[in-house]
Amino acid sequence: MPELPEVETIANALRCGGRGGPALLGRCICRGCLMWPRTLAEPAPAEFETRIGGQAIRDINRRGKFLIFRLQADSMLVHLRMSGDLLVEPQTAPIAPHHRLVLDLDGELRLAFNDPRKFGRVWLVADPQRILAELGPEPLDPALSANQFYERLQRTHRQLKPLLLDQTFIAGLGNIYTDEALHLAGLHPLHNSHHLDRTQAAGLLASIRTVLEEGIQRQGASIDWVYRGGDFQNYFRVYQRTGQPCPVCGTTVERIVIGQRGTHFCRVCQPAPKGE
DNA sequence: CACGAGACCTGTTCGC
DNA sequence: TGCGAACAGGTCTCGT
Repeated sequence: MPELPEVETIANALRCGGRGGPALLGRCICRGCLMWPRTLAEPAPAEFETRIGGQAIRDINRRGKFLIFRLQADSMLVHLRMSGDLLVEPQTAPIAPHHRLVLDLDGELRLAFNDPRKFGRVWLVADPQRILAELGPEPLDPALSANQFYERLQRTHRQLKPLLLDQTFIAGLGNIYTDEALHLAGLHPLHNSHHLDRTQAAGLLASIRTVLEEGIQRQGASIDWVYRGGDFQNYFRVYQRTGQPCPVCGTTVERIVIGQRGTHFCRVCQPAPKGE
């Protein structure tokens, strides 16, 4: 799914205008209509449709991979998972095949949640913290220090790849940016988090920040058939570059499976930890 | 606690 | 050309 940079790009576009759409701040949600009921995590569809009507959009933000719409009385949280997207279109447009939820806005506009794979979820809640409470720190938050990050790595004995994908450890990384960050940091994806020293931990945090900021600057990545406007996919170091040369040393990039996720790395830049 | 497999879904691409 | 298998940016739950 979209990862932190893609979600950030979408939040910015909806808040301030962009990606060809207008800003949504201040607009009122007149009506909600659900096409695929399981899209709604809570409340029940009937309550959702009555409760969201008439609420104005006060702000649009991101936390981890969640989009947060602060409304008058409630917050609407959207998780795009693997294939979700949010589109702003005229109310006169036909309902596209993969639209799962549409919100009619004032100004004859429509906010549509489009999600071919139906993994995405939407919540309408009074207190967003109840849903977001388990998320780990924001990687780009300056309050997250290298020392704190080192301590968090020390607290567990897990392989780096699945650990970085764990949203309770750090919020916002997905398969792309995890592979990219580990390559930039020169760390093998199977490296045990407990065995990193302080220098390696600081380097990993810095690498995570570098690849996320690059992703945001390039408006995210557009891969497969899902075009989202960004072009970070043209700057991948290892992700989806199996068999191609490592941009640093020229060694062939390899693909292995860790935790059922395709994992791309360079065996020279990211040497296997001792004992593996 | 750490890890692996299966589930939830549809669409595209790959290999024979 | 056709068909099944593998694969896809995520997360949850269960079993070991």
